[in-house]
Amino acid sequence: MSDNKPENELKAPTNFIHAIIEEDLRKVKNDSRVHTRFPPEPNGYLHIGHAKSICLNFGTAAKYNGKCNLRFDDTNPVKEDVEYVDSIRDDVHWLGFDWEDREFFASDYFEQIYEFAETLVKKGKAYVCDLSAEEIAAQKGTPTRPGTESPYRNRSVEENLDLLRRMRAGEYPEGARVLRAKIDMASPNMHMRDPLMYRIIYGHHHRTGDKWCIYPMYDFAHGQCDSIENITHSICTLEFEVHRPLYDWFVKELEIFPPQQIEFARLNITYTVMSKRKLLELVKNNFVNGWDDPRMPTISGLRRRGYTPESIRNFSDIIGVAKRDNVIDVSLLEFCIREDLNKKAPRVMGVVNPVKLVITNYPEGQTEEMNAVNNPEDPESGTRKVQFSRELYIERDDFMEEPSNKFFRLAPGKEVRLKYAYIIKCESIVKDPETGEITEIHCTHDPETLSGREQSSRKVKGTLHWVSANHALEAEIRLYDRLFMSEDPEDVEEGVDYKTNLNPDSLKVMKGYVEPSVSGTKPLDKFQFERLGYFCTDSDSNDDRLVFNRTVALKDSWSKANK
RNA sequence: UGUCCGAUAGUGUAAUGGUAACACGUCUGAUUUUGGUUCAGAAGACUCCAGGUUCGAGCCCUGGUCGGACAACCA
Repeated sequence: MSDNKPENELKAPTNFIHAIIEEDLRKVKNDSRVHTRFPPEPNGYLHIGHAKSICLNFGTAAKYNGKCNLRFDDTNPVKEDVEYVDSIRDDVHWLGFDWEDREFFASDYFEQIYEFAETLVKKGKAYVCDLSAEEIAAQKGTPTRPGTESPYRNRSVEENLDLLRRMRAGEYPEGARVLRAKIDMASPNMHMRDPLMYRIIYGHHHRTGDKWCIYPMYDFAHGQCDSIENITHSICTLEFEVHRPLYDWFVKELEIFPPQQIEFARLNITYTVMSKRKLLELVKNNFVNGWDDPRMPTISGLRRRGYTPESIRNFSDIIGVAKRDNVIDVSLLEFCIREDLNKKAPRVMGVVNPVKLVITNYPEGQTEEMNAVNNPEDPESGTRKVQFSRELYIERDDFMEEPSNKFFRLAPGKEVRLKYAYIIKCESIVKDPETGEITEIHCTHDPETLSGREQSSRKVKGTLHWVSANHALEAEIRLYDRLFMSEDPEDVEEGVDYKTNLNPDSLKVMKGYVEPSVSGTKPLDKFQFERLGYFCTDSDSNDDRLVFNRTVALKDSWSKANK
């Protein structure tokens, strides 16, 4: 590397967008300024696909010493709400990005956008059309057949201007008239066939109230908003690619600053849906418990589930950015959170599906405090004490009455290590005479094998986690599985709804126990329950009632081998 | 029977005319008081097809094939 080049040129582009930007920088386009924006519509909660866009836009700005704005695209009062504005702000901040004082709303520019409309009318490039929505649709043609021109297309500039002003003044009912760009009804690009610029809506806007009764269409607002904010690179998803000629047309006719739009492929993940419409439907019809249900791919859902901002940023980074359609395996997301939490999450013992274990040769009423390592991956994290006594709970899955020879855990006559405690041997089991269910497992321990003593180095095949029955804290533990059973939930036969792919077992609520050291835990605290997975204290949790979400299970080569 | 866009291991993403690489996943083995982690290794791609340009093509050109987007007074 030579050091006489600007810093920007030293970094290898990591994706095609950065390659374009670096080429622009080389040409000193826009005075080598890089300014991006994240432009959500406040009509729903942000999801992991938005996170990809947020990371791309803010990340790109940071990489090239530029800026990134947060702008709410609020041009449709009937769908938008402050609840969504607030959640979007929270989510972007939580992900770790800061837009400083650059928080904007498309509605901030309504007056300016209206001026743009008058400008086009005066240039003879826009006209008021009295056709109904149905008539306009009918005259639009099809992708392979040209449309026909509106009978109102050639109104005079004076008449158009008068009509437009009276539209704004509220003289006409909703749907009576629209403002259209006068472009080309025969264009092979449907978006160029005299697209709508303004429509009449008497809805109450979450910011401008009842000031306006005409609202710009997205296509007539978005490009100009970018221009007003001097956005150099307008990064958006592929479906807007065919809109680009229209945005460029408006910018050219208006003679305003031209942002460069670059489109990338939106994120898809296996076993989930990613459209706001479908996510809204799942929420509204109570298929999930709200936007932040830990099964949702929303940012708020992932947060509640126990994902960290770092893990999501890293995920966004390694999935890359390209133009081809893609479906990311959900196991990659899971890899990212495991990798992050492995380093950070304190280890703790918790039993999710408990069965009682009695150490028959251990003195009744005796308690010992065992030394436990908080995180073997983090030497700084220290140790803690865990109470041990005669009656314990262990995981039901850790015992098998008739084990295969690959089963390293507890079985009649077999020895196993209790982590941080003793090596025990199973002597007998007690069953419920009615159901045949195992109610107690009776073992003996070898006092010489206490963890740390010489005898404890004896080799045994398995090590189990446990909690002391008299000391452990009761907890509700929520086990999540994928929301959909099918890798592509939307891949259904004609007439079949994607919701038939919903996984009926996506949530299992367990009554379990955790070691006492977790008392006082607060929502969003993260733990690794040894041998089980990563867990996060839920927002329903409090000092009287502990509730944990399983973020993700540990990799489990035992259960995999059993399939 | 239109316009635009795309096509590289199972899944993603690199390779910017010069030996197809990386991550996840999969499979071995070692270590391990987490069947986790870590470490070592393996398998897996005639780069959609056919032509062309070139000493040389995943990359450039032409034609096909397949996939996606576009016909809301949504964004």
